[in-house]
Amino acid sequence: MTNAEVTQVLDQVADLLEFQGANAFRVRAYRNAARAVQGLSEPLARIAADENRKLTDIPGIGADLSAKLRDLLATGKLPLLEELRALYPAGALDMLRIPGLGPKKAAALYRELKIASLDQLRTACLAEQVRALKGFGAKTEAAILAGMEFAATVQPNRLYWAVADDFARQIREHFAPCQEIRQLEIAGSYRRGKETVGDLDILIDAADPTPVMDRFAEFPGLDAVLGRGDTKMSIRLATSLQIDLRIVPAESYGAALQYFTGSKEHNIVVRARAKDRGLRINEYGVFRVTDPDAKGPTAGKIVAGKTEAEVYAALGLPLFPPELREGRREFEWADSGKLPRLIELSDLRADLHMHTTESDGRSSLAEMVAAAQARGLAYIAITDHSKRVSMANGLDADRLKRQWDQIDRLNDQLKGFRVLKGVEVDILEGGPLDLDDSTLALADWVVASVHYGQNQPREQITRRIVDALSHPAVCAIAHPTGRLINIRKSYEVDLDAVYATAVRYRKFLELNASPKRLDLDDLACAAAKEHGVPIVISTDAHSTAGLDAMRFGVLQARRAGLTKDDVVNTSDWPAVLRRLGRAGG
DNA sequence: GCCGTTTTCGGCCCGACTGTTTTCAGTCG
Repeated sequence: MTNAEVTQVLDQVADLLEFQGANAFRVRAYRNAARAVQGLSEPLARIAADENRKLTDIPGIGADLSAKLRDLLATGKLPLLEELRALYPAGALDMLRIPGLGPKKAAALYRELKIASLDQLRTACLAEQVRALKGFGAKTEAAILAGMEFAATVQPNRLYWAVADDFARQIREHFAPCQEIRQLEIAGSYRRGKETVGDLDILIDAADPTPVMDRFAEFPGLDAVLGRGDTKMSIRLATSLQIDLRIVPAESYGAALQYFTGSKEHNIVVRARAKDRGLRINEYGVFRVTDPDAKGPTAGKIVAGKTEAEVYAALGLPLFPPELREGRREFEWADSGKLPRLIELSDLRADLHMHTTESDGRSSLAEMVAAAQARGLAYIAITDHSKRVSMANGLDADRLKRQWDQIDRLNDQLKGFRVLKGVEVDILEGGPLDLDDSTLALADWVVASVHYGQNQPREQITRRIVDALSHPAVCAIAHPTGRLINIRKSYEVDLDAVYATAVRYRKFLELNASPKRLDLDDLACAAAKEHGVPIVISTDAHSTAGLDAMRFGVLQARRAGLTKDDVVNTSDWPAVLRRLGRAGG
C-alpha cells in the first residue's frame, strides 16, 4: 500500500467523522496523520516493516493510529473506515462538496430530511422543506441551490501556479491606479509557490477601504460579489476563480501577511510557539497577554505586527521564505540553525533539456541558443527526442549526428557560451534505450525518459528506469514520474530504487520546470536530496518562450528546501562533469 | 486522537462574515 493510498484512507475517515459530528480534534488528528504520511520521504510500509523503528516516531501518529496503520498495511482495510461508510449512503457525503454547506448542516439535512443524494437535496430545496429546519432559512435554502449549481459547473482542477501568476499580474495592474493603496501583496498558496492554486488572497494596506473595494467590484471578468464587509470582500470570476480581498491597517500588515500566507499547518505551529512565550498571535499582530480577562483580537500589549520579519522575530523565529511554510521541516531547521539558503533563479547557469524544430520544438537551434544567451545562461544542452517518438519526429542516429555536427560548427562561432550535444533518449517498452551505445557515447549530455508503456506494473517500469540510469551514457532521468498535473497520474515507479541507483552511479534526476509537469515534485525533490541525489532543473522548452519556465522549477525546488549546491546546473560544465565522475575539469 | 521543560489530563489557532436569531452557530480561510 502506497503512502498516497494510506493518506486517502485517513482523509476519508476524517470526512466521515466530521459528517458524524465527531470531536473536531479527533477529526484533526486524522487529517494531521494523513498529512504526516503524505509528507514522508519513504514508504510507510518500510518503516512499519523495520523492527528498529516505530510508527509513533512520526509526529502526529500515536499509539492508536500506529496500530490502525499496521492493520491497514497488513490487510489493506481499515475496520473504522468500513464501519463509518456503512452508516451513511455515499450520496449523503456529496453534500460536503457544496460551498457554504459544511458537515454540521449536511448532517442535519441527512438526519432530518433523509437526504441521500444531491438530486434529493435539490428537490427538498425546491419544495421549501429545507427552510423549515432549525438553523436554516430561506436564504440558506437559496444559497444551497446556488452552491449546487456552481458545484455542478466548476471544473474540479486547481489552477496551475503559472496561470495564477497571470491573474496575480492582472490584479496588481487593476489596483495600480488606486491612490489609497499603500501596500499590496497576494498571499496564500500562490505566495508559497504551490504547484496549483485554488483561489487568490489579496492583502491591502489602504487609507480608506471603500474605494479599494469599489475598485475590486470592477475587476475584469467578475461574475459575482460573494460577500463584502468592512475589512473583507470576496468575488468570483466567470472562470470560477475566487479572489478574496482583505484590508488591514499598516501596523498589522506584517501579521496579516504572515497569517494569510499560511499554510494552515505552518500557522498552527506558529501559534503554539507564541503561546509558549505567553504571546498571542493573530492577523492583527503579536500581543502580550497582560489581562487574561480582556477580550477582543487586539487585547493586550502589541509586540509586533508591522512586518513579517518582526512578527517572526517576536517568536524567536527567522523570516521563513514563503515556499517553506508548509509545516514540514522548517521549524526543525530553524531550531537547529540549519534553515537552508534556498536556490534562486539567478543561480542557474544552464538549461539541460530543450527541443528544436528538428523534433517537436517550434524554434530552431539558432533561435534557442540566442534566447538562452538573452536569458543570461552560460551553456545549454539540445535534447531532441529519439526516433521512437515518431509523433514528435524523433531523430535516428544519422539525423542526430548531423545535428551534432551543426552544433560543433555553432560552438566554433560562439564566445563565452557553449551548446552541449545532447538527446532525450526514450526508454523503450522492453527496457533498452532507443539509440545504440556507440551513438550515445558521442553525446555530451543524455537525458533518458519514459514516454511509452506508462501503465506497466511497478516492477517493470522501475526496472526500465533503473537500468537506464545505470547506462554509462545517461546523465539524468527526465520527468521521472511522468505525471501531468490535473491530467495524468505518475507512473507506478519505485522512487526509492531510483534514488539508490542514482547515488550508486553518480547520476542526476530532473526537476522538469514545465508548469504542467513539475516532476519531480517538491516532496520527491526533498527525498532525493535526503538520499544524496543531485537535481537538475530543466525547462523541457519546446520554444524560446518555454525557456522562461525555469522560474516555476526554481519555485518547486525552493519548496523542497534545495540550495544552489543541491542543483547541478548552477555550476559550470566542467563541474557538472566532475559530479558525474567523468574527467572534464 | 495526539501530546507533554505548567506531562498522563486537559488542552488542542483564531477571527470575519452570514444567516438566523436577539446572543449564537456554522462555515470559511
